Amino acid sequence: MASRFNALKADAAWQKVWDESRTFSARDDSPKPKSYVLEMFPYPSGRIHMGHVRNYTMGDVLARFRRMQGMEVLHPMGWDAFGMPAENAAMEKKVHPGAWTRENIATMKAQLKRLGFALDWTRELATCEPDYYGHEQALFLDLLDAGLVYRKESAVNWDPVDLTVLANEQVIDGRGWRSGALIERRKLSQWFLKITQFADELLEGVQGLEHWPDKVKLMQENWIGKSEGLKFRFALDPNAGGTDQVEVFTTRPDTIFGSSFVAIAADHPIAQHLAAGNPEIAAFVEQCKLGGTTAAELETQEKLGWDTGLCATHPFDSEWKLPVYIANFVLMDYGTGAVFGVPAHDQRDFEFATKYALPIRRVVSDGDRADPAFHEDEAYTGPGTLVNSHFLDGMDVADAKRAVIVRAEEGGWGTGTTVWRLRDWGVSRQRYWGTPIPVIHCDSCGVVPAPRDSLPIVLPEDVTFDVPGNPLDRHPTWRDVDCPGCGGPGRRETDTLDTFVDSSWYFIRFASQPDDKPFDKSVAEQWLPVGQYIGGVEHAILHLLYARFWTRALRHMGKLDVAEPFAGLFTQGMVTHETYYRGEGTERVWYNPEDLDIAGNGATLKTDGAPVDIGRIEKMSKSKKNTVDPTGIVDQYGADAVRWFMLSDSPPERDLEWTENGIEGAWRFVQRLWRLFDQLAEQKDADGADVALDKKLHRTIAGVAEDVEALAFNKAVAKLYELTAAIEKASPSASRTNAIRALARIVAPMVPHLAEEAWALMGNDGLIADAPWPEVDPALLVDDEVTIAVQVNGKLRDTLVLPKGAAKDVAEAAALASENVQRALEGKAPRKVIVVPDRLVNIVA
RNA sequence: GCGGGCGUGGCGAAAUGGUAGACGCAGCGGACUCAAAAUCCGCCGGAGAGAUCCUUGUCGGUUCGAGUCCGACCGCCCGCACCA
Repeated sequence: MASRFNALKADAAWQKVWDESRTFSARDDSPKPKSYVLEMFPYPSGRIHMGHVRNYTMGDVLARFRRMQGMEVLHPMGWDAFGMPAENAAMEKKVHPGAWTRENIATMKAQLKRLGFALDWTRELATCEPDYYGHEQALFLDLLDAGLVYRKESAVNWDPVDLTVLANEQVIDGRGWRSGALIERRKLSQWFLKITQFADELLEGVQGLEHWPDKVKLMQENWIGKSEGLKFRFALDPNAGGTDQVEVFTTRPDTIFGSSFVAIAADHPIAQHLAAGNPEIAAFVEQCKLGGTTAAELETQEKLGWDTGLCATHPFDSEWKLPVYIANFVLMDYGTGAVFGVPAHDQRDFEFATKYALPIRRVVSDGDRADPAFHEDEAYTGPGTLVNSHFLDGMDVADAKRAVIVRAEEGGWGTGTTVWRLRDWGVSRQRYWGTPIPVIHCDSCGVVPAPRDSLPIVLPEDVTFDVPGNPLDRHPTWRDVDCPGCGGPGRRETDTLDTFVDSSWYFIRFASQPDDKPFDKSVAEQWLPVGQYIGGVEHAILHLLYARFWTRALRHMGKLDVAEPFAGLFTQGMVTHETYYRGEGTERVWYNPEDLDIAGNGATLKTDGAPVDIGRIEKMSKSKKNTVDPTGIVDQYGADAVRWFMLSDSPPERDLEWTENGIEGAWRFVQRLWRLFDQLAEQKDADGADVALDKKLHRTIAGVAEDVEALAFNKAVAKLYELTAAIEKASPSASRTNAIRALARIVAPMVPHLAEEAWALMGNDGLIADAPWPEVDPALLVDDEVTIAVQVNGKLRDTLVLPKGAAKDVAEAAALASENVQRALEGKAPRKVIVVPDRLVNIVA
């Protein structure tokens, strides 16, 4: 009598065995080929969610599969533990950010262990601990020594009521999330890393990333945004802006004869100078500063301009004067902070010119029209021939660009330049819960690096969050220190580092974690680059670019001989869920599905029984409260069923909507597998070969290996369903016994607890986790017969079974002999016959 | 606004330019059972009695042949530098 698989008992038992035998600890000195499998480490937000389960299950299957292929696998786990939510919790719940974070880590670690991931916990790290961030401070000083760090003024979101800096996320419709005050952009002196120094190599490096998704590579290239153009100076008249010229940058020098205005940023020095002497301009500049700092906000706000009364002289015609505007859509951070406007051939300029009644003049012909009058309702930005442009007339856009650059350089008023969309990385954060920036400010010595022997500079524990702002600013005993230069009174930097810095090198620290330095070069190089990195597509740009930069900066400093940190990248889809809410706008309250009774087409709140509104299906997030806690489900069905379900159905790169449908199916399949293993253990060995089953088995071994390598787990799962069904249907034979034994190993990476239990039950020694992946017999992968499709005029009319490799004329003759084909031809003679060997015959009549 | 992606049955999906819907979920019918659970067998895109026709967001194009390639459009999603 077959027993049922007791998942809860098996989970606990095998997790204990793996733990005690340190099965998954990676050995630096192993002679085996090394494989580094890494999933993006989690932020310890409280409890793990389904997105984590999905992410880590994928990595786990690959890690276990690589072990079975005979590799020494590094598969570590840690915590991206600094960040804002801990400070918010401190304000709301009166707990210390450190206590809150460490408690979350303990909870989440237990939850991850419960899923039986093949992780090397001996290398666990948390970025909020001094034994991590102290090394980060040392690396920051290295970058400082190498000249890759500098200070400059940069805008932040300033809440004038709470008197604090807000993150973009905390600015909602231009207002502070707590105070509701209108946010303004304010400049602060901040630390920057010179990522732009590596712009060229970061861009070129993208090409070599063969195992990255094309979409991510494209996004990185566009983000870095190399553009060739012309930087040139307009003479200004009158000299009222504090200077007699303004430098602009353009990627379209070809359109220079279509310009009708010059626009400068509100924080351009000329605008600042004018504002100082004119209250109206000062008011306009202030108005431009309202609102947040995000690109989306800046680019969608209403375009505003202020005519300064200054005139710019056209470089090719000293009689041609262009008005100079201060405009809120010009960014000081890109190019020179000033542009010339060509309304006919730039949509933003078109809208601006329409609003302020400026001339719109055609200089690029789209082929239909060449006259200067431009009456279209949007700018023409496509290719064409230059018109109304003096010496440029008749050239195409590319030639005209070159011609203008040549003239500008000859005339000495401009130079051809490369500019990057990429800006240097601002790493200063006016917050407590982050890595302290290891520098000291001194009135006499200026900014002085903290002495290396003072590292780690540890965050003070005795801080309060009862008032907004950075507690480090108001902590004199921590803040006030002697200047290492002159010994006089100094003040620690109270800004902390962006948490993206923490995540820019953790994968190196996983590979090597000595006490006395960030990492050991030769040990780290044994593991790096990460062979397969897996995480959410939301990190496709920033985190990945920063980590690539950090790695290149280390190479530049001679500290690590690795160019790219992640050889393979996979971006998984998000786990989504319906949302539930009441109320509108700022009054809206979100509800967690666990607090609701959800039936067919409605949902009610358990506490009051009244209905709630059902919102859209969205990414699971704390703010929308549409998260599902995996723990209850793991306790109910066992780790293997949850893992199996996470791998089934949805392709891993696509979003997965969590529904409770399907976990039942996964549970049933786990039991189905168990019955096969359990029955095999009871029955006597059978004799005889079953060639069809042998073929199915070997095709599955090969197919699953291919799918797992490609992280196409849903396809591997489908193949395993088919193999299981085939085994169940087969009569007892030596082939069948062999197939069941092999099946245990094929499913082992996905349902490891069940597989270990089966392995032991079938009388094997050791762990299945250490067993090799089954070998494929290539002879069993080929068929001697194939089914080919027969089409008439591209429509399927019949199928034929032919010997594999049948000659074209044999296939054609067989197709023409088909009754269905003759009927479809209606007596017409074939004009052409296309034969694709072993696939199809298409008869064109 | 800019950049990137996605769109196939009731649902999740599969398909080197070559038989659309493998596999799973849900559903329906049946077997076993006193009954239920579990399990097993069968059906399962739409229309039609059938031959057959229609069907991969919409429209157009390339091709002997398009879910797949190209163009335009519609819808949804992600990122936009201080969320992680």
